[in-house]
Parts: sequence; structure tokens; C-alpha cells
Amino acid sequence: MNRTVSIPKTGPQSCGDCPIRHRAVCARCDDEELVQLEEIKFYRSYQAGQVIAWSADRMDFVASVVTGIATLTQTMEDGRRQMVGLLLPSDFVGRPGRETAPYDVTATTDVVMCCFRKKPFEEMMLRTPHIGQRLLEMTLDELDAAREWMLLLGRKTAREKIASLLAILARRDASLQLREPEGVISFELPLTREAMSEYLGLTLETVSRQISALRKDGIIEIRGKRQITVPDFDRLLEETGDDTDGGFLV
Amino acid sequence: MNRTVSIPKTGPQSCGDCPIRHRAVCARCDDEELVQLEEIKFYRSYQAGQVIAWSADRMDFVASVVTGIATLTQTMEDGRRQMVGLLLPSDFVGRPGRETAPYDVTATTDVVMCCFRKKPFEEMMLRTPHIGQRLLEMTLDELDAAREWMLLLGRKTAREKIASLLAILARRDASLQLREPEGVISFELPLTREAMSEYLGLTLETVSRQISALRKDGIIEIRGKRQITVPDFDRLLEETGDDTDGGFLV
DNA sequence: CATGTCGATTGATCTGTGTCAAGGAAACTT
DNA sequence: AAGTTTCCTTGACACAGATCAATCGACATG
Repeated sequence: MNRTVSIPKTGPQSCGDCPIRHRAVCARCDDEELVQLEEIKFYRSYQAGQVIAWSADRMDFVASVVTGIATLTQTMEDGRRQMVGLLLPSDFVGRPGRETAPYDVTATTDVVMCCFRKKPFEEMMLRTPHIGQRLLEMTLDELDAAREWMLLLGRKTAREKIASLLAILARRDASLQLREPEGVISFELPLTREAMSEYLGLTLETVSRQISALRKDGIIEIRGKRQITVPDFDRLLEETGDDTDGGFLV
Repeated sequence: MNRTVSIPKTGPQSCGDCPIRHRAVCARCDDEELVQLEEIKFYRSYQAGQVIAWSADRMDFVASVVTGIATLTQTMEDGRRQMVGLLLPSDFVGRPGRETAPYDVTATTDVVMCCFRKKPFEEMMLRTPHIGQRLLEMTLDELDAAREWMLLLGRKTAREKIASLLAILARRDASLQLREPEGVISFELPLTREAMSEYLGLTLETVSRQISALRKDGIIEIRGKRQITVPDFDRLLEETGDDTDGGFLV
């Protein structure tokens, strides 16, 4: 089911071969510690649509996304589903100190993950406080993101939800791409309409209708089904319902 | 505005005078480290309804709730509000490494907090890895709670939302109280209908109606406006939409 | 005692989003 | 090339929850 692959040559955000090194875990480790990390890490890749771990599965590793996009989703007994995590390159999955995954983890595009067996990783954490500190920072960032997401789920309209999601994806993508003139941003939607609906707490029909509405109003342009162009990013931001001035770095 | 008080004699969940000691931060510290923590801590109390910190205020301390209940709330430009954190005794507020609070922090009942100036607390964290590790655990727990909450906001019906909130409050309270026979639980609602609506992403009218409906259906009993009795906790759980078997410790 | 305030309840009506259903475009299979 | 599947769009209608409004009880204040 999961095939282990050789170390990928490049990842969009990795310096060297793995984002763990510079962002996810170990920005401040010394050489010897880095070598220890290198020794216990390995790579796995998954195809688009593949389930990485089912809820309540035993997860014996923690990992960092190298390329691609994965999601965390909760399911209710009657099948209602809510996405609770969107994992982009350099994001971290897995909780040291817990045996089983509490959510379904799914690859929505082809995904390469950099994995560490839990046991040696935990031992390593005890020896090198930097790793724990870095993990704390990352977890706090995730908590902030979750709280933004709660505002979206609890109080935003369908249109605001769509605009917010597009803004998030555009922003993440924009940092990778050469910026086109005057805030024009283009990117490929990495999610199906259904995945978007699970992110936003909507039905996929409503997602489709609101995307059409934003297109009709000139906020976005669409080629094919997934290629999005935002001609004026500020205008998109106005549709999100968020504070425009300042943003989240106030 | 904030008056500093002498050390309170007892807190419901504190061993000694402060929950920091045994749960929040420092379960595994040795005596000397505990003494250091004691030296930099102080207490503050707030009255019900009082705002502890406004969004974007400078927060120069981190703190742990000793008694009472506080909330974190986000507000949109047009006034829509979403609660994003519910702080019960022994919960932690504040982020080491950040200057300003990103949310409104409000006392919904009278609250006593055990505070640490941020600077010395951060220095202490560097010296004693246990504190950082404990903080990481707590933050991961909060992240899990936030994700449960996202499922509630995105996918649950109004009735399920109310039942879920009552179950959460009942569970937190039940651990303090002597359990009445056969799963009967009584507790005082610590939130107004409005605060409940901000927690749940509903209007306060809908909250009121759904509480009335649960009462009519015999799931709960109410005396006065705030005193709730749950005659059969399992029946309440069935209304939450969550997996009944296993719960969250699967 | 009258008056005002705050929190809560309840009713009437409106509306945004869900539900159900039909159909289209592109990619893949045989 | 025809059929199948997957993903998406659009329409018609229903309904859960929002909105607007009136009222109530408890409590405080002058």
C-alpha cells in the first residue's frame, strides 16, 4: 500500500532534501544532532486520493510533509465529515506520546512525507530541547490557525467561506510563485469541490454555486475546473469578512 | 481595573494554592525549580463580565486559571462574534514568544488567575525543559479540543450543539462533584445564553429554544435559569451526535 | 412603589443553505 | 468509438435556523 521511495531530489520548500531540517523541527540543532535526525528518518510517498491513516489506526511514526497536500478529517457515525487539518509542505503530522491517529489522514494530491519512527523521535526529543521548543511553536501556530478556522465555520457566510479559503490557498501559493504584476495571483486548486465543502462546513453544491458567483462578479477567473486566477487580491480579501487592514500580524 | 489579591486559601482543583504546581506546568519539576516558579508568580482576580484583555492588547504575562471560567473570543468588523477558547480551572492562557493577545479574553464568572511575567517565565522555560514539554502536551490537548469544536461548528445541528456543550460542562463539573446515583449530574451553567450562542455559532434565541426542547423531551431538567440536572447522562450523550461507545479515549 | 435593566423565553416570518435531481465535460477503459 | 467514471454545474424546492418583535421574571435603583 505505501511504498518507500528514495530520497526525492527537490521539494519546493526544502533546503536540501527535507523541510524538517530548516523549518519543521530542527532549525537550531547542531551538526551532531542533525546527523542523528538524518539517521532515523525515511521517506514515504502516497498517491492522490490515497488514505495515509484511518482514524484509530496505529500510527507508529510522526512525519513532515515534503511535497503535496494532505488533510485531517473527522467523520460522524452517519457519515457527516469535517476537515480539521490541511497539511501543506513543511507541516507536521502526528503527536508524540499518542499511539493512534484520531483522524483520517488523506493525501489529496500526490504526497511525499518525511517520517520518523515515533520511539527514536521521542528519545531524541528528550535529549535535544530545541526540537521540543520548535514543536511547541508549530503547535501554537496550528492552534491559531484552528481558531481562525472556527470563526470561519461558526460565523461566516458561504461566500465569505469560499473567499477565505481561496485567499489562504493563494497566499500559500503566492510565496512560492513569482508574483505577477499588481497582486495578480494564479494557482491550481489542490482540492476537489467535495474536499472544499468538507473544509468549509458546506455542501459541495453550495461550494460550486458560490465559486460561480465569485466568477460572475469578477473576483476570480477560472480556466478548466481547477486553475484559478485572482486579478485583484485585495478585492478577494474584501470578500472574506476579515479585517483587511493589518491582517493577522497586528 | 484589575486588583491584585492575596493568595487564595483554596481552589477546587489545586493541590496547595495553585494548579500550576500539579497540572498546568510543572508536574515533574524538582523542589528547586518549584521554588523558582513560586518566586515569579502572582495572583490576579477579575469579576464576572470583566474583560481581562482586549484583542491586540499588550499581554506581558502568561497565566493559569485557578478558579472561575474565562473565554477567548474573536470579533469580526461588523460585530459577529465567535468564541474560540473556553478556559476552565487549570487551563493556560498566553503564548510565550508573543507580545499581544490575538483575542478578547473575558471572565464569564469571577476568576482568579495565577500569573507569571512573560520574561522570567520564558527564561525559566529555557532552563527547565520539563516546563516546555508540559506546555507542549497542554497545547496539543487544546488543539484536539479545537478540532472537536470544529466538527461541532461545521457539521452538527443546533440540538446536537447544545447537547454537546452541556455534556462538556457536565463532564468537567462531574469530576469535581460527588457523583449522584446512576449517572445523574447536576451543575450550574457558567455561561449566559449569549455566551453559549457565541460558543456554538448560533443565535441566542436558537440556544434558548433548543434548551427548552431538551427540557420538554426530558433530557435535562432546569431550576431557575442556570441550574441544570441531567437525569441520564447517556441519554444526553445520544443527542450529541458523537460516537457513544469508546468516547475520545479509543 | 414605580422604574429600569438584564437575561431569558416565545412567536411570526424570512432567508441562506441543504436536499434532491438532471445533465455536462473531461479522462479513462474496453 | 462507445461506454463508464469522476468531477462539476445548475435548477427547483424544502427546511433549519436567523431575524424581528413582544413579553416575562428577577433584581437593582431612585
